Amino acid sequence: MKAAPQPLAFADGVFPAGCPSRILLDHITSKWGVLILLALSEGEQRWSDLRRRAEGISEKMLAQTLKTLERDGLVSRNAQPVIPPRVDYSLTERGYELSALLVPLVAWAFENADEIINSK
Amino acid sequence: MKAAPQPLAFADGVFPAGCPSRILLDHITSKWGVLILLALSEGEQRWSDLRRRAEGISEKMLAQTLKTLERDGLVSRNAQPVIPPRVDYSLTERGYELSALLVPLVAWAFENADEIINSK
DNA sequence: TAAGGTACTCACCTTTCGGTAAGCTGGATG
DNA sequence: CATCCAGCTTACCGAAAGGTGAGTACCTTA
Repeated sequence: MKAAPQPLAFADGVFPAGCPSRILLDHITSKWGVLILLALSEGEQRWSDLRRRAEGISEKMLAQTLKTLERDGLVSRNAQPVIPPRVDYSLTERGYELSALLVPLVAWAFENADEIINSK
Repeated sequence: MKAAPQPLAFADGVFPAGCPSRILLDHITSKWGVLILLALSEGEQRWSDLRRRAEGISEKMLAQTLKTLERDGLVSRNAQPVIPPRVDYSLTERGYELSALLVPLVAWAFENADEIINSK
């Protein structure tokens, strides 16, 4: 049973500075975090796939972003002990929950970007 | 009539580097952009209100963020020529469209942040 | 024997982000 | 007469984000 429409801030409407949601939001909405989550929303993918799809990402940033998302329990890492190495990344249940909200947002941006950015 | 479920990337699944949606996404998901859009989703607000609600924001960043969002046609600025000055900020139609997608995302983050961030 | 493929890590360096502090306007208030 | 208010702008500086290039491991293929 839901009480009131969840307020996103405290009673005075303030989004508090030290709030954990600020940190989480920073992870999710980071430059590369969005793209990785988006890519993984279509299913399990390998390191090299992600690297190719998030065009322009460096290996350093890919590793860092994946680590952060894994620590947040949004992405799970499955390393197979084969040679050459093979590592599959996928979304956790929690990650899927999030991606369901993230996808429409990015879709909207994708659709509106041309008109917004190029008409200046 | 819609054809296929909008792909968010090109056929090969690549999110292209120079793409305008990357830029727009950066504006929207910027550290302060999210919070400002969120705050304004509850209606018109003054400079000083926004400054108070987005706890921790500096005047410089507030100005910069608002300018960017205004240039993107997401926020509209209404300056009344009174003294002391009074400036109201609100979302444009486009801004509301976006905030409708942004709000559930932030709500999710708000609800899950404690468990995710503090359980490490 | 040499090169290549995969999934990384590390050290270094540059660029960008963002904070601080000051200044400005012009009338109202003490 | 000085201070305060709101809503900014500017100059300066430190921190953090992020890119580059090299190195690593191990087996496979040419």
